[in-house]
Amino acid sequence: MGYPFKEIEKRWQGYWEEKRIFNVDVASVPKDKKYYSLVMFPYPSAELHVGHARNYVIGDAVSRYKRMRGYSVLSPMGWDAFGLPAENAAIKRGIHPRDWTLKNIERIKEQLKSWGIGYDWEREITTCLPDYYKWTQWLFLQFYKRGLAYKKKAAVNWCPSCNTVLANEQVIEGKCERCSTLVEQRELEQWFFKITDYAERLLKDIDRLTEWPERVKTMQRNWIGKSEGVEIEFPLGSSDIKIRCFTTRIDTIFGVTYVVIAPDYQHIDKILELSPRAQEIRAFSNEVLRQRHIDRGSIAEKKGIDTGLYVINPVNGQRVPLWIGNYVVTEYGTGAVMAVPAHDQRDWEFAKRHNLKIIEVIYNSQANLNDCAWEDRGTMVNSGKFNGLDSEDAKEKIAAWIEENGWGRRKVNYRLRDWLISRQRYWGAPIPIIYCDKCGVVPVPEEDLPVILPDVKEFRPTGESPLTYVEDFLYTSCPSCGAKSRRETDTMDTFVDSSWYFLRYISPRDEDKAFDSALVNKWLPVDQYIGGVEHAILHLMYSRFFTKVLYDMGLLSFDEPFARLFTQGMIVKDGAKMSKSKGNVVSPDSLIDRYGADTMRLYILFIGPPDKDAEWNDRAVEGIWRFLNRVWNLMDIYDTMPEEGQGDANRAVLKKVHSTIKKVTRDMDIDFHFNTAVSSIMELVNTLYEYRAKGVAKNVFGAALKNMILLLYPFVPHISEEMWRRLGEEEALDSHPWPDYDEAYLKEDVVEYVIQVNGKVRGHIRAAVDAGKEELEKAAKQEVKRYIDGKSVNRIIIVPKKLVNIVVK
RNA sequence: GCGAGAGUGGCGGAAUUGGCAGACGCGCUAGACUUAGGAUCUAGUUCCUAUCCGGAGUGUGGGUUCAAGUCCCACCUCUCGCACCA
Repeated sequence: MGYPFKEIEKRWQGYWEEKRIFNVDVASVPKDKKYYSLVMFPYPSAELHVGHARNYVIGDAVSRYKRMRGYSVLSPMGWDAFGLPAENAAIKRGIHPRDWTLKNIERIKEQLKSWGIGYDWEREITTCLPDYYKWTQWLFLQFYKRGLAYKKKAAVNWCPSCNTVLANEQVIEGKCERCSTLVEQRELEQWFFKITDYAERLLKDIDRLTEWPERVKTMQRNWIGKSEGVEIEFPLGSSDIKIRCFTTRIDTIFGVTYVVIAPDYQHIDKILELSPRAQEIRAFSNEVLRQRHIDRGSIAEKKGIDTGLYVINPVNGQRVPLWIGNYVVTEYGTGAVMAVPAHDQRDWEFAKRHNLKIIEVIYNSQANLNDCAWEDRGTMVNSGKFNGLDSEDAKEKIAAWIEENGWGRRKVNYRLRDWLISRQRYWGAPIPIIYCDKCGVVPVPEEDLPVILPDVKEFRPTGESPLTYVEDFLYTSCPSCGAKSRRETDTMDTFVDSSWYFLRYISPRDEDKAFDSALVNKWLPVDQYIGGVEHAILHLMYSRFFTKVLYDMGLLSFDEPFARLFTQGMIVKDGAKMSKSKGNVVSPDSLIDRYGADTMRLYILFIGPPDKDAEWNDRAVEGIWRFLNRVWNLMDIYDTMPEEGQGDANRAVLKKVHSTIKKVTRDMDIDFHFNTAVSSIMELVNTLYEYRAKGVAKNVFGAALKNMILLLYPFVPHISEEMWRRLGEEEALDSHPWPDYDEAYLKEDVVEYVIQVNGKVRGHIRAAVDAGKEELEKAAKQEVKRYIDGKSVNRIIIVPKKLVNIVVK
């Protein structure tokens, strides 16, 4: 029962497609009329559930709203189609990942269409197809030319289950972000992008992203992890080995009582040659590394072992012992720490445990070094010529002094590592590089792109790229000398594909270049980007990096890709993220079958603040279904309205209409408060029901109804279009202007005042808007007579049009 | 530990930014219409005081103010991100 949504939704979806409502001619749109509305493109793994739908429904509401606001809205859609899940699913089913992927794409496309989400499907892109990855490869070559793509042997993160390496960003708490397997370290020769060259700009430009959520910006800042300090060298005894330490607390340099290095310190073997206890130390180090692997992030005790060697503190010539400690990690700084137990809690704990000296060099009366380290500022002591200075001032002076003497230098350290992009898997874009015995590493000439991913039957992960076994692919001739040579067999991380797709949408079929700079410069930055917060670091930082590189190449006139970012919250069910394995997935298709797409869309928008996680409630969906039926039935009510009405009722209805327009417009413009926008439209509908028998004229009721439809259109376009036409309108809603509100209707002659006594509400009065002070005071006193009789009135506070507060004693 | 965000009825959540706390929706209660109701409509629904009259109330404890969910101080709890970051 209920309104005939099935027929209605089918009709308008067909109409939009036929009229090409969502297709944009990017070349002809003037710059001040363009609006690029982008949702993060999906990975076509399986059917979409309502959690995914939230992303697209929000995006569609924004696009349709902006269209009504007079913009030419570009809203494209594509597929992030390379990657491990496709490969794993294909292996499981014994089919090719491409077939599996393309089948899913068709299925998901149907889903999106059935939800009434409008996209310019003529701009559809699929990253696993050669006409797209040709340009991913081209971009790799540009990076290579600029020295931003390089190969090096390094300890890398290895997922033994996925049988491939992972970027640092893909390791979560020591585990693979995909399969949660503990990640191992392996020494491998791999391709990297030099994102660290851009660390400072990626950090600094975050400040310009004023329309990004604070949370995302903070996460990126933390990830980049800048810290400023000094790198100082401690010579090892009489050898020529120097232990370089990074510190942000150079003011404590005179308090160094030992130096401690990581168990897997890079020059550990050379150092151990000098140590009398090498055997013992190796055993200790192995144990620490093993422990760390099993129990990452929760090491309780500071354990260490003395190497028996000494290093020299260059600033005072003191010999201090060299230790190996479990609390030092190779990945940060230099893997060696100058330890100052008096002023660093970790060093303090270590020193206490191993009976190492604690020398105070920053004096503060609040410090008690018997209990813990003093990490705040203070006055310099035991620090030679720097004694008496404030420790903050001393930092600068000591750094300069160390540089003068050549003991070290100021250094900025970043936590950010270079981006490891090689993957030993099949389903990705081949890295366009050839290895020739004579010429060395030779990039594939641009005219030979794309390097086609060969069709293979066997692509199980073995730890080596499956392409290694494809002879036709592997062997080629050197572009430089023509000799027989081998191709690179690793493929690229899929995050490379998604780091530039927003540029490709502007000219998706261009066979001559990756993107059209002139058009891209007109259409980007993206006006509104919408997606899940899970991409806060990976995708969003890589895309920013790409944009900056392309800007430096002169191909773009902007260096931040996304002007405004909105991260929608997750939809959870029974307290958990929706997933097949948990069996708590809500399928939009069954909802649509029962209530229609508009009900699903509106419920998703109404469920809560869109940037927060929300709990799915099947019952609450019915509330929306009831609401839309009430909306639908307003048409019948309209037919029975009298031509003539009464002034009061007409005014009340019009006032509600205009205040609703004002409220909804605000919610749309300011921060996507769809939930409150919807609830205020519900109030309007309630008002229309309330006044239907109170003498509202038919034309007033009709005007109210039409404005209501305009407000609803971005949320529930099908029912809106249908009602619009049934009410006799000819012109389509998608190009109809958004309604304006008229302050004149919001003005009131008489307002209600709250009367308080000592801040407590004791009554209400109605008074003319222009009522004078005395008049209001008199009426207010009269209203709350019984509360103030026999008491003296101290003060009367009047807030115009709101309240009167009488202060009595 | 650092950083970000959040704590409001039985539930999801509102509150024009210092001015009637609980909009809107779910659920619940009662009634109407019905052979019937998991349809629809009407009324009610923060708690205590059985009603009235009142009183209390936005995580806790203080404070500022005529007036505090909102501002200030201290604390507690939860979620997320990073984490022996030197």
